[in-house]
Amino acid sequence: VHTQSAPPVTPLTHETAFRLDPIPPYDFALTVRKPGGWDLFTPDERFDGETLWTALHLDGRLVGLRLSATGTADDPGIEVVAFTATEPTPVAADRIRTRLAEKLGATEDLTGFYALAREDPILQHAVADLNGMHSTEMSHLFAAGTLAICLQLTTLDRSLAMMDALVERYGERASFDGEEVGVWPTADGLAGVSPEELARECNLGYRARYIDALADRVRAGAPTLGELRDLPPAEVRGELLSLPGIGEYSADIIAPHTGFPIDVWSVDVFGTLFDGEEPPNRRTAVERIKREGEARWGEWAWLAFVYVVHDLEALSAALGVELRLT
DNA sequence: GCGTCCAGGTCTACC
DNA sequence: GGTAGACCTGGACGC
Repeated sequence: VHTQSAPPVTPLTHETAFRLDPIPPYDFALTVRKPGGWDLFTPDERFDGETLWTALHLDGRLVGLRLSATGTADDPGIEVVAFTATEPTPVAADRIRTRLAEKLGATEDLTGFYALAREDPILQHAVADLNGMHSTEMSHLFAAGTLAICLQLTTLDRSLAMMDALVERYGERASFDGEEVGVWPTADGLAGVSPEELARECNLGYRARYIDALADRVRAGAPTLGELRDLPPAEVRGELLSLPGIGEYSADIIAPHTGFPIDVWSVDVFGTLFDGEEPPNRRTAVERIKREGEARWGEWAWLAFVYVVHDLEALSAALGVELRLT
């Protein structure tokens, strides 16, 4: 059976340098390399403690990035060098800068969240531990969707293996600044790949059919993450739930900053925080805990989720409970 | 050694 | 509009 050969390597030789000025407080390392181990744009990116080399498709264009912080959390700056195959027009360069600022959480004002958090018996610890951490946004809708689908109904180890395989087998490779970074596959990049091949090459199981259908749908036209960001939350939800393989949980993961993605794992953590003990029945507790979190934290529920899951160890010590990641 | 259960859900087919 | 049952895969468990 024929399978796709290794992904092409694309040299990105044109450099565009600029500086972003995030809304303080902004901690670059905490934001791009979260304590819980989430990747920013791809599992293949490299962070040396100060500088992050990563790559993604922005508005369909492959962009390599060298990102590093200047200043402090209270007076922050991000030095960016964007590497592209050809010289971007001034308009395109401006769009890269704008979209990147959004994705890095540099335009996110934490003031309201911190005001709420300082009065909250749980969050007050997390915001003290993680001052200046911002939420970030994935490369594009198809990347967020495939990530969510890979997380469904399996162990975290296998989820990570599926995502690694998708990037390795079907993601374009960006060559720039002496680095080579495999990026998250695009819907176009999966054109002509059968669901059977996807399942076999990436050990996706039944999820291959979802990802194949999602790719079809995105190629046929679906809103971008940037467009979703400008819609009311109820409409965002409707758009996402109409996508193949995307249900309540996945929509909460994808939705830009509006969801509270409780699942059978995180329900233990938040059940313990709200009730003092893990729920006796995880599956039936998911809906209840989700509503409780949304009622408690409202429009800030997503940030509350991010702060809690990246501060489990310190929160456990501060609150005298055991919050686990297994 | 083998069967069974279930893991960071969603869809379909039935009431 | 609500609720079983199926779904790839494989490690953990009970016998």
